[in-house]
Amino acid sequence: MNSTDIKSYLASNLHIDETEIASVVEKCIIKKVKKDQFLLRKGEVCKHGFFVEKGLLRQYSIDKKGKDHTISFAPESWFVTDRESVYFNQPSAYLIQALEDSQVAVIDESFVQLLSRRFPGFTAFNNRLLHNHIRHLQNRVNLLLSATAEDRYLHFVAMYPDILLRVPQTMVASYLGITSESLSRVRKELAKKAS
Amino acid sequence: MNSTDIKSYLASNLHIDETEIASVVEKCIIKKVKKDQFLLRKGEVCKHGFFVEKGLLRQYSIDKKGKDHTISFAPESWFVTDRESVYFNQPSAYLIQALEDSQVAVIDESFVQLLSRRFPGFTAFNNRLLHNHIRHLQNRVNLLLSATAEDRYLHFVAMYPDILLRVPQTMVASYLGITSESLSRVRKELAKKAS
DNA sequence: GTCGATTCTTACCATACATCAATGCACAGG
DNA sequence: CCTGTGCATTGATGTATGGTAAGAATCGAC
Repeated sequence: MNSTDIKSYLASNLHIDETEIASVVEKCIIKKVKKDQFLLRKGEVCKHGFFVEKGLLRQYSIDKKGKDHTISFAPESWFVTDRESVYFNQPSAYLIQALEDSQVAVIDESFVQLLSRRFPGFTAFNNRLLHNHIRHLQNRVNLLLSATAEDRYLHFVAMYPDILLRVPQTMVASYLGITSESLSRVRKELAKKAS
Repeated sequence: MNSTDIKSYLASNLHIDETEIASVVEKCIIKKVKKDQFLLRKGEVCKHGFFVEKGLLRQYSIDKKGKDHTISFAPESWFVTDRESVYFNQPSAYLIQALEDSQVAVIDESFVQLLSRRFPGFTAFNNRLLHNHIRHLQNRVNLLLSATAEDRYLHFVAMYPDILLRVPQTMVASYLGITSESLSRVRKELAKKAS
């Protein structure tokens, strides 16, 4: 299993040495979760962000009919949270669940404050995370508006070849906005074309 | 026509008096655009944000088949830009065009810097804008994944009753991810139910 | 007001994707 | 080795939405 610890992640992104940050990172709670365990449930106010050191998380919603819709996958070195819930202090519409046994760094407001005070570059880095998030979401909206299921699948494969291999296809389908059966047929068509 | 000038907008959001900000806002270029005129074209690197003082803008993409897809509408007191292009210095995939004769405040990097230096609250306010943007986009992704055309339309009507009255239905349809014809049918169904 | 140009609606048919139900297939536990 | 469980596939059919083309309504220019 891959592994990225938050210390090396922050050191590399803040352009500082790991030794400089060691004492700060000690304040950060590391949590281990088993497969299927929840880190956030619908209706709770989300108070944390989760940086994935090992494993894989999924963020999703459940609609009136009980169908689930994947908002994002978070493998090693990814960060996941419900920013709407955290920032606006609202009950979350989403769930965050482990798809594999995982290990995450739990980031709360006080830890962010600490980082901001100690490392001047952190604010800019945090800003970059927000912009990346916006870029990603806007691109996804645009694809959902303009591309077919097949196009969206090809895009997913190109962007996240690693995730594709680690999650059940039914969840890839729910990320793409189609059913598992439809994805199966899309794949069949693509296989036919390729040969 | 409504009107919101950037001075009163900033004063109110930074919780300061308009007189305090007058000299700073003078540095900001006010631009008038005629209906159909472009503020950003596909392929250009976006260097500005636009705060709408009067009128209405639309941000959209055009796919391979030449169909357009509305990313956002921006009426008075809204801010629109391509953050991906500005922040990552990339050619934009989008166009920004005036749907009505409009007047906008052109925000560039230097103006943002100036505001940050002069008004300590500005950074937090800017952060709030980013979080609002994320909230809005994520909600839209979730709706596109989980809701029918009818549900999305009802949501749009509830959220933006004012915009609904100012833009051609074909553009509302392209915001919802359906054709103008389908929206017409959806509306017909809703009218039938209501009676 | 008349005319022309958009925009909206409607009817018909086509297509993409969903739904339902059955089967296949791999893997874990007894 | 058998069997249960979860996931992927397949086929038949249903439904939502798209495409096209024509007519109706709206609106601005004169």
